[in-house]
Amino acid sequence: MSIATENFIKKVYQCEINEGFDSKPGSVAKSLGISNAAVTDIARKLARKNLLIYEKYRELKLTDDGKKLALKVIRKHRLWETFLHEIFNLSLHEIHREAELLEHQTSDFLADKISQFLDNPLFDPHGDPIPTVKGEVRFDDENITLTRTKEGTHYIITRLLGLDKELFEICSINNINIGSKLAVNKQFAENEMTEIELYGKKLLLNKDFTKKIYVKEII
Amino acid sequence: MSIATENFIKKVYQCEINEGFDSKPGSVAKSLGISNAAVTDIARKLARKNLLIYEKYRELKLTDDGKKLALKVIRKHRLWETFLHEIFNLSLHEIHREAELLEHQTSDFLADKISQFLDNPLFDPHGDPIPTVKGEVRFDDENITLTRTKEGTHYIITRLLGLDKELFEICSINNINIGSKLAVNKQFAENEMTEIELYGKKLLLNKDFTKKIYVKEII
DNA sequence: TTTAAAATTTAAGTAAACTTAAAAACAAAG
DNA sequence: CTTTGTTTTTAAGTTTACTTAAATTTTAAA
Repeated sequence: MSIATENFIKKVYQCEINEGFDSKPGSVAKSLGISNAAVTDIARKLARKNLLIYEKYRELKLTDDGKKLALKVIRKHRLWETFLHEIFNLSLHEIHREAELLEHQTSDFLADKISQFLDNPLFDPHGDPIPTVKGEVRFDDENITLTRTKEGTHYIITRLLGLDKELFEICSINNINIGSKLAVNKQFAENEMTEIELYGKKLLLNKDFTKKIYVKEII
Repeated sequence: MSIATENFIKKVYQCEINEGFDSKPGSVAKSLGISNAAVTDIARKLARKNLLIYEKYRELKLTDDGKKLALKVIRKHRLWETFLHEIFNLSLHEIHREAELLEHQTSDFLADKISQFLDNPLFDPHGDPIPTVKGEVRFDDENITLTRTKEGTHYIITRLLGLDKELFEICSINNINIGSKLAVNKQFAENEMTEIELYGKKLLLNKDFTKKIYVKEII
């Protein structure tokens, strides 16, 4: 499977499962940074290979084979992230950048070696679950985005979804890290903003940001 | 630079420096496993990019830029080999197989991290020198191939050049490892064969094999 | 329900990285 | 020095992974 194909399949998978996204050609095109026409083209080709179901003007849907492939790539990505974080102490955005490349040139054999070395970790440093060899992903229903939290309740940060370099910096500065505890002061439904408090600091966050922060209620 | 280009440049470099080889289109084509026509094609393209000098019917010659690129890739290859050997205890042919893939998706940043982690090693587990960041390679004139050794002299194995899985197996079985000591009993010039003795066992090796084994005289 | 805007597809074209087959050039043996 | 066999090049074609532009379909608003 070519690098381009692996990235395409991976992106469709992510568009399918991430709420607030869809897997229509336009969305996939935009987040891959290629033209709509290219997506139609590639989708048709991958449909012939039984990796996804393509129907004109419809959302792209991965087949079981397609999902399996996506999860294989994601497994390698997250194993590398965990490994690079542990061994070289690279930052969250550095591990992502490197894993994005390495994931495509990693044999199943090597992925297993990395996994064993790390004692088969269940989560990567972003808090994202690492798919098993069999392609199983652990979903935790108690994890919700900051967007959906209740006022006056205390939470612990469990996952930081797809941060770019700048967002990563904002997190670093403001102690928004996995394991940090916070209180939700107020939800401003009208303007889709959330006021939180952590380490004595009040932060007002917009939805684009809060939907990337996963938390778990402290009971 | 694409993976295909990196592999092409790397191969030309290796054909140029390895004695007994040449960098004529046919040789490069054969060792890359592609057609002569493809080599002509690609060579012309890379000549336009100033990575090599192409003249019809002539050997391919890398420019300084081309050599620099080749050494960058080789550096990454050998760093990965050393790393994988050290961390995961992979065998000589396993490290080669994996490094062959990883070398093309490794940023300079990550290569440096690997190098630092390993304490900037000078040689990989095959005994091959690891080019520095600046593209300097250590050549050791005291290292010669088994082919060129003197009868009745004792040597230590310093380097095993490009072994495939089968040759690797032969080495394992017969204690032909880096650091092993051996005596050269006889050179059969006529038939290009060498009789050596190591660990009490006599071995008669042909030139195809002896030219891959580098040794250093024990004084 | 019509219509305008947005999304998607079709069509045509490009560049890379190859292939095979035929033509041309080279090398070296008589 | 010619001839023959090998090597290299040229020519034409393929697949992948895209592009832009035009045509078509869908969606959503009037």
